[in-house]
Formats: sequence, C-alpha cells, structure tokens
Amino acid sequence: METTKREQIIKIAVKLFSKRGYAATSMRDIAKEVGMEPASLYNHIKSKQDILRHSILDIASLYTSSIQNVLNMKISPLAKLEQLISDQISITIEHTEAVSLIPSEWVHLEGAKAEFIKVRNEYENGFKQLLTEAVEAKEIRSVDIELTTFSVLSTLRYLYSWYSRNKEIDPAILKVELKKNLLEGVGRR
Amino acid sequence: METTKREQIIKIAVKLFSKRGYAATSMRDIAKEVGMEPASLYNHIKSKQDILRHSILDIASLYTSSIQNVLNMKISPLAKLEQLISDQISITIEHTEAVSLIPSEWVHLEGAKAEFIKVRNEYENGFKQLLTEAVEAKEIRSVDIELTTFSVLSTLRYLYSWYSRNKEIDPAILKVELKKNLLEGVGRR
DNA sequence: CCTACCGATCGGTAGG
DNA sequence: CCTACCGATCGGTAGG
Repeated sequence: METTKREQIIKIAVKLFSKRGYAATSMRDIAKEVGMEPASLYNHIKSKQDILRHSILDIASLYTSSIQNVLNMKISPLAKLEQLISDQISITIEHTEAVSLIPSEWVHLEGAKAEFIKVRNEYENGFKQLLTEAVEAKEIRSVDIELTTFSVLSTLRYLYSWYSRNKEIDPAILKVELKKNLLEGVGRR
Repeated sequence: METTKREQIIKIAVKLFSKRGYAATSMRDIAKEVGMEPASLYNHIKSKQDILRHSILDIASLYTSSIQNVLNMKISPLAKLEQLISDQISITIEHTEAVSLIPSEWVHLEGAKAEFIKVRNEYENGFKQLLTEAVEAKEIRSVDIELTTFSVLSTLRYLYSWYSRNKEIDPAILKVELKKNLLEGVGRR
C-alpha cells in the first residue's frame, strides 16, 4: 500500500494536532517532523486549515456511514445500539489520533464548521432515535433520552484517550466489556 | 461580594480559553473583552500562563478535596462512589467554564504540568480504590476496574459540555438521573 | 523541493 | 492604566 507524500504530511500533522492542539502546532513543526522545509509543504497541501478539514471530515463520514448502515439493519433497536457502539469502537481503534481531533479541534474549522455540526447532529439524532425505540420496545428501562445520549456518547468520544494508553487490549474484549459498562453500568445491587 | 480586577480578568480569560482554546486566545482578545489595553492586563496578572495555571489548579484542588473527604467518610464503598459523583456534578455546575479547561487545556501548562498530572492520578487512584472496595463488598458486579474508571470519569469530565447546553435542569434531578445512568446503564433486560 | 522573504500577530516590557 | 514599542514567530508566497 503506497502512501503519497500528502498522506504522510496529513498523518504527521494529525499526530501533532492530537498532541498539542491545532492552534499550538505550526507549519514549521510539521515540516520538521516530515523532514522538509516549511515552504515545501505547500506543494502537497493547500493550507493548514486544509489538513484539519480533511482529517475531521474524513472521520465524520465514517460515523455517518455507521449510523446510516445501522438504521437500515433488520434487527431490534437494542441490537442496533450494540452494533453502533461496536462500530464506534472499531473506528477509534483504527483511527485513534484522527478521532481525538473530533471533540476538541473542530472549533478551529473555518469554512466547514457548519457542515461538521450538521453531520454531528445527524449522528446524535440517530442515536436518540434508537434509544427511544429501544425504550418503546421495552428492551431497556425508560431512560432520560438526552442525558443518556450524552453519557454514552461522551464515553465513546473519549475512548481514544483510554485506548491510546491501553493498545494491547483485544478489540473483541474491549467491545464486550464496554458494551456491558454502557448498557448495565456497574450493576448496582 | 467584591470581585477584584484580577478575578474579573481571570473569569473572562477562562471563558475565552473555554470557547477557543488557550493557544488560540490572545492577550489582546482578553484585553478587549475586559475593556482595557493589552499592556494594562499585566498590572493584575503575571502572564498568560499565570492565568491558565491558577484556573486549572484551583479546579483540581476542588476535586482533591472531594476525594479526600469521601475516602474518610464512614459509609459503604458504593455510597462513597455516589457521593463522589454528586460532588463532581456540583463542581461542574458551579464552575462550568473552568472545569471545561481540565480535559483539553492542561497540555498547555508549562511549569505546573507535573503537579497537575500527579493530582489527577491521585484522584483516579482514589476512584479505582472505591470501585475495588465496592466489588469486594459485593455492592456492584465484578467490573473491569480500569475500563469502568475511564468510562464513568469520562462522562463526568465532559458533563460541562452537556450542562452548558442544559442549564435549566434541576441539579438534584441531574444527580439522581446521572447516578442511575452510570451505575445501572440503560438497564438492558 | 529550496532560498528568501512578506505582512500580520504574538506575549510582554519601558516609561510615564 | 496608557502609549509606544520590542524581538520572535506565525501562515503563506515568489521565483527558481
């Protein structure tokens, strides 16, 4: 699998954005890590903003595909929720650093901010719909939809930070354990 | 309750850091919002870094007080966990913007980074200890301590983002509902 | 892909 | 608390 210079630059930029934040990372930082002069980066990318936009929107489209796919499946609402959680864990494992930009760095998007927010809202609304259906089907208790959506999605959004310190874990085990946690809590008796 | 100019400046700076991030907020941005010339800020604060350090360490000390207090209470491990969750919700409600700096902006601390990490680790270790004790007392099921700590604390850490959009909620109801969520999940049947 | 460089903006200081 | 200003660094361009 060949990687273009452009892809190399974006990968390194994402790593630096993830570590220090977009605003605190300079094109000179990126150039040094890539091994070229700052001016040369511009033969491969349009601007610093261009890197951020592509990184974030690429990940956002993975989430969109997942929710659309899950909504069309012929399984119970609760099974759909479980599939969505599995998908999101997979995305986090496969694109850990890019995923880490989603919660904090999207605020630095300039042209694409509105589009990002739209896509994020669609995902959240899909999640709320599944939760509502699962309650109606009596597969889960009658939860507060808004608060539960926040609670479950915030754990999934920040999973990257836990995973980046625990990469040795078996993804299958992570999925089982985290689903149990999100769906059954700590099992208060 | 009189607020000094210094407190006013810090409050406004925290609001801006919270919205755009530390690195993307300039002293000129802060000065404009405060209503003075940039140079005049330095009669009240030592440096931009000084503002960040005080904001973050002040909140961190609230978390430290909470965990120390809870660990010394003469109640069951599960009751301690519930008290810790309540405290953290209270801190988030009372200091929403400053709390929002904790997950993302601490990376920009310069002199105090090691101290912050130490304090954060103490809090996490206290939480893990309570979780372990609750399992041993059979008050909760035998959870994965590391993953559950991450899962519960990530929801609590990012509660500020949900709360800032839902400020009209009754804090008492928020505590009951969120505790239920974290401790019983969605009640999968 | 590099050398050379631009205008803008940054955090912060001197001096009153 | 302000005017005036400093050196450093920023994202990006011209031209080869």
